[in-house]
Amino acid sequence: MEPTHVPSASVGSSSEASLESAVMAVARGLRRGWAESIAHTGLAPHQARALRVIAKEGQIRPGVLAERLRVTPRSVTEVVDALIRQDLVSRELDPSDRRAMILELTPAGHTMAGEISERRRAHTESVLGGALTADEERQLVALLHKLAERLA
Amino acid sequence: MEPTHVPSASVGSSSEASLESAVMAVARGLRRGWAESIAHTGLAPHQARALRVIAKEGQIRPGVLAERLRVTPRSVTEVVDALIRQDLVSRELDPSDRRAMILELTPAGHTMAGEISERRRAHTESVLGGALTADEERQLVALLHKLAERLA
DNA sequence: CCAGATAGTGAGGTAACCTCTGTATCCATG
DNA sequence: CATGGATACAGAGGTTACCTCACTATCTGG
Repeated sequence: MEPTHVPSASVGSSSEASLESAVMAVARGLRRGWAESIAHTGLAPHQARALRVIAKEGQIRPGVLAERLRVTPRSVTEVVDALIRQDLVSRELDPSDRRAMILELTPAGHTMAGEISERRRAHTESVLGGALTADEERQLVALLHKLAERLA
Repeated sequence: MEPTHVPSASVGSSSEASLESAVMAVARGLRRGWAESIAHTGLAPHQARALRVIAKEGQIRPGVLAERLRVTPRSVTEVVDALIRQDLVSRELDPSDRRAMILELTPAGHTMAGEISERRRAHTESVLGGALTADEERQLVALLHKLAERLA
């Protein structure tokens, strides 16, 4: 292969290249901003993610949480340990299956989860709010959904 | 900056929520697919990323590579070490500044970089190609760019 | 010519994962 | 109703991809 130039690829692909980079740029930007939304809490990003899932599910078993987070059950144990140490989550025996545990937010956990989600929402709103008209936004979401379907 | 008048201002946040989740879903899907595109090479993701940047720049100094990858210079040393061990990259003294090094792809590195970029392109094409009409695609990119500007 | 500034690296640490192993419990079957 | 295999979780210990701090070699402006 000769190193002469950047491989400008076959003709039609260039549009996909700019599409993908546009998607990734927006995603990166959002992610960076959200990181700031949890910085003040002292939570690590993966702890905040776990907290969010637990908040959404209400009660959840470690194994299920692992699936949601796409990590192994063993890894969930550690994240949950950390959240328990901060009194944000409780872990109790499932009475219906004594091998299993049930994770749930403590009151402090609810407060924290609520605050994080509010900050996250506020950040997104402040950075994206008004960038598009309601109509454009609907269009954008529809187009993205079309793509997302293909990635299922 | 005048916030564009959005009729559903008070409940408007829910639409942003679906916008953000749509963006993130597509980004996640693309990322997952690309991971598969490098799996067969045995390269770690961050090695592939570094390779891509070096390929694009031609010649690059470790410090600049660090900026591009958003990691510290020290971390770049390790990634580059690994790439050199695989004979994909060369690291030589910069004759114009003997503190500095110049990184460059080896022939094997060029081959590898080309193959990865081709697989990545092919994956993106196979998964997104034809999902949208040319017109929709242009629209989508335009809307995403509007958002990306806000995140600069 | 020399006091910083700058480029890169060695040493050593941490976070967030992993696998492998072990223990308790559940459950289907014979 | 005993029991062999599956399942839920956690202990031990490894790996990866980063980090900071300290160091050497070199460059540059006054």
